[in-house]
Amino acid sequence: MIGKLASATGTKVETIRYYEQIGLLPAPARSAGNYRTYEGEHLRRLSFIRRARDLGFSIDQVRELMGLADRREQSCMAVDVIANQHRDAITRKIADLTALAGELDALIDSCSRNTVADCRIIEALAPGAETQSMSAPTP
Amino acid sequence: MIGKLASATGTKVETIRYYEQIGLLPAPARSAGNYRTYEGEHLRRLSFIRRARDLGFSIDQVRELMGLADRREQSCMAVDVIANQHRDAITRKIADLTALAGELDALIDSCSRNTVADCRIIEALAPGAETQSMSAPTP
DNA sequence: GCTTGACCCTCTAGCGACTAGAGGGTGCAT
DNA sequence: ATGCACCCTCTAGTCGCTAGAGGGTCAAGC
Repeated sequence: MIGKLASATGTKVETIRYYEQIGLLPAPARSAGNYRTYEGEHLRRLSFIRRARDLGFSIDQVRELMGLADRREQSCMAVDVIANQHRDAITRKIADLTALAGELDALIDSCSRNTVADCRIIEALAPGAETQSMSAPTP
Repeated sequence: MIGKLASATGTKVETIRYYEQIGLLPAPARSAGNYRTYEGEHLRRLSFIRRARDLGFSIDQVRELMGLADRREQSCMAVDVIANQHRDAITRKIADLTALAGELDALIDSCSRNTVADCRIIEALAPGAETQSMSAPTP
């Protein structure tokens, strides 16, 4: 039965067992042969988890979101806060990566494909000076 | 002495010991009191590592780059290849995160800050249907 | 009734790149 | 001699899975 749930949600079997182990997915009933027997509720919950994970929410954030989803009468402001925090983190990551890409581009552009001794990439990585050998001290 | 090297390179002491353990940084000589005593070469090597890591190269890539940096007479084409592979990976990551940011923005925009029962974020995360409670099956 | 094969079970260890903590030793100043 | 900052080793934890060993279960086919 776990295989069915796995293919229905695009999750690996091991991942489902892992989610159960860390208490993200409730432990299902077992069959006579000790197989996990899932119900519609499990499918719904796991789909929620998958979707949130695909959107990059951490396991802890997913846990929080699911907790909030259960308190249906409350304000969803807390949900909004989590989503916005995550959005901000992604914004920062994109900025960091973009800056990095710029630096790398400059590095790569400067490479004239000569010998390593003249390689601007190695030079740029090495600190100051003349990029002596990395493994032996200057004789 | 490890503390000096740490502050000189902006690396944590534990990280330096870790680099030594995994063979990224050569084991230095020891003092009478068994303290690590570093030389200029260690500083140079660790600075190289730091800079490459800051640029997002993996430990394995750093290992490779340092190996190449030592073969000064060879062509630096291999260096260029590693840098370009890394650049491509970053390009992909940025694209992925940008797509994600778009999805999250749509989610967040739709939130009208009502109760959780009406929350579009929760709804969008939940699969199909009416977003019933997450923990109890429908009665 | 017996085998084959696909599925399931638990338990443990591994990945990458550190980080944190326990439990102890060293070196220098007061 | 005592305090304090620093150093040592060793082990285990982080995050989110993934892989493997070593077994059990179940339906189909012969």
